[in-house]
Amino acid sequence: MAGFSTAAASPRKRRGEGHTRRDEILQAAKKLFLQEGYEATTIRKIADRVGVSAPALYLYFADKEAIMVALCDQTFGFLIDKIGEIEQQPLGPREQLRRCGEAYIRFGLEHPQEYWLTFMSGNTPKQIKSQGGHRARNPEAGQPGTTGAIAFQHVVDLLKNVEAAGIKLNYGPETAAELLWMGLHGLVAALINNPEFEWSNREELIGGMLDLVTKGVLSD
Amino acid sequence: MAGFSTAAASPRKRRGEGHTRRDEILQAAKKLFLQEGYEATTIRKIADRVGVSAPALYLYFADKEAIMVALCDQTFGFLIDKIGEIEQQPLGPREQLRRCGEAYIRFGLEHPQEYWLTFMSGNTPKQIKSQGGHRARNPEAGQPGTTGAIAFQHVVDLLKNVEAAGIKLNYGPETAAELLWMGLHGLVAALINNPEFEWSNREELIGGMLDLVTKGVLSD
DNA sequence: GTTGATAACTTATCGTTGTTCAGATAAGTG
DNA sequence: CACTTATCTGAACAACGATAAGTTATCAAC
Repeated sequence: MAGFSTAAASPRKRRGEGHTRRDEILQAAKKLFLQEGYEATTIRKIADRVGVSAPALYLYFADKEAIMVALCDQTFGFLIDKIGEIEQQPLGPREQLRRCGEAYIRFGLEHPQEYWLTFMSGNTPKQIKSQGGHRARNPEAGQPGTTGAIAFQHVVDLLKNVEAAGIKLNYGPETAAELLWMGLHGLVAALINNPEFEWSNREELIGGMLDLVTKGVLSD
Repeated sequence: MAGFSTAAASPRKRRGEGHTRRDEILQAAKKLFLQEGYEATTIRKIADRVGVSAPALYLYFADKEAIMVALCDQTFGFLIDKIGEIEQQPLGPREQLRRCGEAYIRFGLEHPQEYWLTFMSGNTPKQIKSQGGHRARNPEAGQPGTTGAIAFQHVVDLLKNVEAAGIKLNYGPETAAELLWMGLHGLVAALINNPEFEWSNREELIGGMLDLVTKGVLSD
């Protein structure tokens, strides 16, 4: 006996209140994505949880992926805010850099779906699509799927501030920023992509990678 | 007009020659995976390219994912051979480690498709089951999906050799190996996944990351 | 309070997916 | 020849994302 609705039907929204339903869909989809993963979360499950029929979702989103992208942008705002907070704290630029790196890692591990979609769902080698990922150095803000690139740009700017504060970099700021990000990304990507691997110690790896990249990029 | 076979039908294999068909399936699947990606490559497309019906694939593979796992194992085998060659060269363990790292990076950049298949084609975090990637710490050799762990063990052993040669490690050999691999993977993954990004300088990034991880893991 | 427009929503259905099942065919053996 | 069995096929299943066409509720205007 399958296919029965498990949730109570939600009453029809009033005129002009459609955005309410849209938010409900996002909320339900987020819960399911995080619980079951992207593939296992079906349009029908989301709709059932909201209390509407499956095609109703298409009134608010072009397709399934658009729901994920909306969630991605929504949560990536948190990362940008977090980095903005750290940038305003009265810390040395070196410590700021390290904390931003840690915030980046924590964010990736706490929002693996969003992280994967933005930084790892990139193109197959033949590059059929051009979704997500930071592709251009100066992306237009507000476009769906570009908030991750904005966050990356913050890291680049932060490194330039470090250099301006008198700490010598072992590489040019661009190269240093790229190496820094690559290291952090390698950690997050590895942990996300291989969650069942018996990693030695997650916290030691996080601290170790932060040491690795900061010491490797900044000169003592 | 869809569903028509585009390839000529392949004749039935003789008894005991099933492995031949298995290889054909792997070859066709690899080409399609690289061209279209995992999701877009359907069982029926693979079967059509081989010249056989779709259910025939299930004589040789448990499911679609098993095909991917077999391909990943092939890639890992290539890597293990490369590392084995370097291990036999008359070099100091420190230099061996660096050359293995460089070999890993070069391998990834020269075979981006295979690398992507093996290390980056992971799906959303929750659903990663037994596709490529290194999974168990002490896998039985020859088992599908375990060659990645073997390659990883090579790195661990290499680090233990470094330690035995009197060079102190900043972390335990497992943690050090994981950090090392994460850094290298971050570089390769970033370059592969964002080929259109205006990276500062590829060779400088490669050398920089090698310095980063070796100096970060080994103490001077 | 009836009407008309339309936002909000449903039912039915399409084409495709991975996978299974029952059977057919051909190859090798005694 | 008969028998076994590896190899392979056609039909079908349940579930998927998505679409088409029709229905219902809401609100403004008269």
